[in-house]
Amino acid sequence: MSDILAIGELGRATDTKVETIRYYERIGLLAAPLRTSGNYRAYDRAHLNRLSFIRRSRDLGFSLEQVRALLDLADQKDRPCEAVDEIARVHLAEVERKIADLAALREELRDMVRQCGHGAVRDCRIIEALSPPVETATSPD
Amino acid sequence: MSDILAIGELGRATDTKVETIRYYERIGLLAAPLRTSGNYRAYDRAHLNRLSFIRRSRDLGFSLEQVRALLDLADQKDRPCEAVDEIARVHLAEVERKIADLAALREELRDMVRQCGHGAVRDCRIIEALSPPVETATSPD
DNA sequence: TATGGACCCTGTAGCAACTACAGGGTCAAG
DNA sequence: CTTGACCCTGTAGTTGCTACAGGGTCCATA
Repeated sequence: MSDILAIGELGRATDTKVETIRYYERIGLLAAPLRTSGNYRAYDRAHLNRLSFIRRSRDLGFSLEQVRALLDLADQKDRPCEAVDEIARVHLAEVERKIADLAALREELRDMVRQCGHGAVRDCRIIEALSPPVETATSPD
Repeated sequence: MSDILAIGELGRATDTKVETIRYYERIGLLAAPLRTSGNYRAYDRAHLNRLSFIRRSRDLGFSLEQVRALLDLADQKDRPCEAVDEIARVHLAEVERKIADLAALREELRDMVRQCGHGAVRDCRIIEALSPPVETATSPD
């Protein structure tokens, strides 16, 4: 029941690569822990909670800057949570826009793939769809 | 009716930043053009077509490596277009997976935002949703 | 003819968010 | 006392650009 974790254990507990944890420390997202006599990082439960929060936020697609803001807000328990709501709403809007973009793209790709006649490249509809429009001759040479 | 374009003109014609064109040249995606006496890049129609193809492919979300493969294939007009089809299908599958991921994410975010009671941060459902599960006490100390 | 501004050149560094080394130190088991 | 798993720092790579800095070129206008 040791409440102190080495970096590898913390990584396993939060499904985070060791390098990523060190990276989060370097950019100031996760507080630097105390060190053992052998200079190993020694993480406690607070670090574990913090990193779990970060990972969960990242999994939901929040940027590191958004995560940073959420962490700050999460610590100010007395303040109203409007700012939190705002970050989540903005992110939701981004996600919705991305979905719309990808859906449009999917339709174009589907059309392309459907039209592929499986012949030679010279007749390939996919290549054609990607190529610039053929110019109608301007004047005979 | 000059068929020779300066890099800025090519950029305007293809909606591409000048730096991006030079970048494509550096990574070998767009052939280096001839130079004028003043060492300016002088692009011809082939470059214009090529860059248009690249841009269109990029707009459809193909990676630069995929674009590179498509360009190679587009030049081998005699070969069957199966490889082209394959690239497009793989990309389509990627896009579909991304859409599914984002849709799942959207639902989670919607739930979070819907549950926000607009109270204090300490009661915020969004923060709660991001936080690691509270542990049921193990034993009294 | 000078000069101003728009354009072009090279080379390098920065962005997000990691990931992957290289070249070492630490620690517990056998 | 050695082996192997783990840890350390520091730096460079990834993708696809973008943004300078510090110059050179070109052309029209005064």
